[in-house]
Amino acid sequence: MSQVSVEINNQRFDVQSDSSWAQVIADHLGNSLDTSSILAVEVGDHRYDLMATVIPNASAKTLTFADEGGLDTFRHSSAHLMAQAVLRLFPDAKPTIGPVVEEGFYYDFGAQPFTPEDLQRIEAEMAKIVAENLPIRRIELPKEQALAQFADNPFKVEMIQELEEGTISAYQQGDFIDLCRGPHVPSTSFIKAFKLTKVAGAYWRGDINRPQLQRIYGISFPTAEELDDYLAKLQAAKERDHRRLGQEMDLFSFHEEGTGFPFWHAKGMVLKNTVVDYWRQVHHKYGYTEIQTPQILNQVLWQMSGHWDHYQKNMYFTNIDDTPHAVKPMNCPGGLLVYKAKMHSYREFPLRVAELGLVHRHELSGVLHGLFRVRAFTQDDAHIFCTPEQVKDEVVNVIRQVFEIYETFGFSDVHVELSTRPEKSIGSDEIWQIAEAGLQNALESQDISYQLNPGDGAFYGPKIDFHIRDCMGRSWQCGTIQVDFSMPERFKATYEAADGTRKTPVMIHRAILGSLERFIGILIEHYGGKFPLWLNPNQVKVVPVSDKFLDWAQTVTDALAKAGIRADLDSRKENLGRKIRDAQLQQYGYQLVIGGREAESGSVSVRLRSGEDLGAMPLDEFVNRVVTEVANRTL
RNA sequence: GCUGGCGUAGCUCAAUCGGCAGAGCACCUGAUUUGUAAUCAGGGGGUUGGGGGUUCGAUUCCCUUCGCCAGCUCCA
Repeated sequence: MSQVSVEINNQRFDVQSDSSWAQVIADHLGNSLDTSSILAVEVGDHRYDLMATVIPNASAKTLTFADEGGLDTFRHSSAHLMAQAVLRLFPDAKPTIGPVVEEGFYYDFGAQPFTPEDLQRIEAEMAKIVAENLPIRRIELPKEQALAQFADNPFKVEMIQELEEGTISAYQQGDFIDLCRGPHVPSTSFIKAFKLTKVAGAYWRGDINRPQLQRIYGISFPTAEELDDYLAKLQAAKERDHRRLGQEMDLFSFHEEGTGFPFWHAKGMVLKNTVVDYWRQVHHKYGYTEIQTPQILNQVLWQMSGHWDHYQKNMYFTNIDDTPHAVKPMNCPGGLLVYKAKMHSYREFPLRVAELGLVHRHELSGVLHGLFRVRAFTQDDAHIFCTPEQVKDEVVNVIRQVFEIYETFGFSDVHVELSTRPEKSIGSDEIWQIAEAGLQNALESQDISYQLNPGDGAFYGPKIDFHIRDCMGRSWQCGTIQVDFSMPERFKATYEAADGTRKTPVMIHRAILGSLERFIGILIEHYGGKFPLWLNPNQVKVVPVSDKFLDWAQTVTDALAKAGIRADLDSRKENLGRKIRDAQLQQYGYQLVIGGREAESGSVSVRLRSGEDLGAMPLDEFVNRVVTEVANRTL
């Protein structure tokens, strides 16, 4: 047997040419590395099974669960494990594909419905297969033979037929064989901890016209601890669910009578109005005016804007005096009518016009989701009319504003994407060039790192998108800046240039929060209902020890209200512990205990939401404290 | 929209095989006058999402409709 030279993790070894990677690792790296955590190896951008024979002169890197390649291998082997269990219990199920996804893995099966109860049986069978410690072997066979092997599975046959001629690989563990590119872990015993999380319908190849399959989702980890951590995280996210907190905190509700339309309750309106008050203040500072355009407008307008052709299926229609009208799904056409209400000069530019526009969009019933996906929402929209040369400075202005606003709400991790001209687009090369350069220069002048998405822009212009990351690490696209050459043209919007000619302005559409409703949903989950004081609908609860002290408690409440603080008096005939508990559950930022000592000295005893007791302080001092905290928007 | 699951008091959830629909919280009344996360006692509250069917009898079984939940880009 000849010797070959291979390199693993930058160490070179001379080994038998028929050695497997696993052997080499065990023989040579066993002392220096936890070999049991190695799942596969990577050579260049190809991954190989540990059991595969070494490639002479190759430079390999070992992969563990911490590497993307290792994680993929592990989760994909988990999908195979699940498919084997499914076939043992449901021999008629037809496995199709079983890829790794961000949240674990799934496997789609044809011709077999599953109930949630089946998942437990499948999990139990998976545990058995793990205990059986079945070796996972790669098999290579000619296409003809592969077709014969999978002849009873039309999905696999279709996939094999689409593959190029030559050898086709499959993996076998015990009685189960699956078509697969690999790699896989060496044995079923590697999959130590797993959980099947949900069943769902999915179409073969994502195509609504093709057969419906049953999908089972699962997640897996090398250790039980990691699985437990993951499940605990899921549970924590569930407890922060804005739909649940919205009900518990009496912020908003949904009703059958208006599917997808949020009803804002008094406490929710406080939240919403607080956001809007702040938003107006910042917009004033950044040189915006504010307008409001109607909810329902003549259909002709929507034909002119192009929405009739491109957005009709998402719009609501109605008649007024036998004339067709539409409920606005966007604010821009209305905004353009306002622009066109008078003559404009280049001297007015840039013209920054904001609108908190309530828009209605028909979303598919299946995608509605609390405040995150609704059919009516308030956009914090604005349209900036300017010359192509002004685009860059305007974008800089918006970018600064975006970061300032996110920062105030406690979002400091912002991800930016720039999308450029798609293949199908309108507008001259020259104007695209100016606009794209404007956006890019704006970002670079502010030292903002961004991801470039070539060809992902809108057909009418390039755009910048802003994503914020919440405390659970989830990313939300909120802000957007879109340069538009099309709409002003369609509406024949003009301005008088310095040379006396009529020109078409560039229109920049932008939103920062995106949808107010969705943004508030994000805030609720980000803070888990524990809002910073300035946002909190429940700022101060005044809690008398008994109703003997109601007089001073009322005086305290009034003084706070006069200072603009949201203070509520708990005048119930309950004991103190009960009143504290209720205030706590309602997430009041401060609870003021009022008893004989306080009444006598004109003070308040201050308890924080955290449970911390600040002791007694004079009423004036407390009022100052909370007024300052609110004014500073302390997080 | 499609697939699957779910729908019982304001909320969270029980109700055996088809046999008188229940609990806790909340609410109301009374007692308790309370010092930092649940005082005690009593009371009211339901067309079991809506409509239809099977049955002597339906929360339970069937059909239909509405709503809610999850998934529906991830390519062997």
